[in-house]
Amino acid sequence: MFEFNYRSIGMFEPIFHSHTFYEVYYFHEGKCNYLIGDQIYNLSPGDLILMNGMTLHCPKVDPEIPYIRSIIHFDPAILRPYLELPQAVPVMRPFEQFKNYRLCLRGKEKEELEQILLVMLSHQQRGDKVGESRLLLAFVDMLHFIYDQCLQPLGEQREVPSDKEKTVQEIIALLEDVYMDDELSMELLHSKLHLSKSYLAKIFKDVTGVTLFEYVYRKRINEAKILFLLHPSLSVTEVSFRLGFKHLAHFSRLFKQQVKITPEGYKKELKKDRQLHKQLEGEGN
DNA sequence: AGGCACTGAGTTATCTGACG
DNA sequence: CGTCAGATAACTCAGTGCCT
Repeated sequence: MFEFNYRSIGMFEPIFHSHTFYEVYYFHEGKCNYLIGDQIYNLSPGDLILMNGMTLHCPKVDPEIPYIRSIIHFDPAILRPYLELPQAVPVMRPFEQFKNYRLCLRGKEKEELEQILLVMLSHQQRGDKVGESRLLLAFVDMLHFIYDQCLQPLGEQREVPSDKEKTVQEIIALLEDVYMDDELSMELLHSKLHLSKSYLAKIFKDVTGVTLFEYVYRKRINEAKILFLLHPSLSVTEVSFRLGFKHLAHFSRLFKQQVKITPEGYKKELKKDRQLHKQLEGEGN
């Protein structure tokens, strides 16, 4: 699995999502707050984000100003041939070490990365086998560049967040602890943070682009998918209770809303995948 | 028959915009 | 940063269908 999208325009994509592969996200221009897991990044041109796809992420975009970014999705398995060379540098370490990470590239470093992106684009545009292979090599080069940057002492990587963003960061930190709690409510957040319920709702949406409970439910449904994957024997009811839902009906409806398929249907799909996988393995031997 | 997953519809909580 | 009120979305209960 390898996908490269050069300088694509993001207009309206407040879609909170996760995926099973890794992502490299480079911000070219525009205005964007990026919410990844429990962190909010106020992106500036030259920012590069490394992401473990299982972490929920979503950009919060100003619809007036289109923003331009390049995105690379990849399955680390495709890099194996390059990583097993005797002199190989462990370029995947930054992805493994930090669940997600932002590099602020400026000046020479920014130019170098953009140069690599251009090279990748030219290889991609050839559209043949050689192009494909060189695209991958250029990407491996990019990973070396990233690895190198991660070794540099962090000259200030972080902008100073506004008070509002700090508060939202606090809300998110709190939610990280309690998002699976079945007693979670605005009342609880209000009592812990001493801010009015409507104000909490307002600044959260302002900064992240999603409502508070949308954030919570995205996290829960994401967790549900992981539970179904790792523990096929768990029933839908059991999973819904573990995630803090008081009613199966509620979980079922939200799951279908987000995943476009019922939880039971999702389990069945996973089962089919597993059987297919086994079958292919059997034929392989 | 009994358990489980899902849906319809009324109730309740959250969201959002206006205003102080 | 808070309050208020109307709009919207989530919660809950009751009921249905499917499977064993």
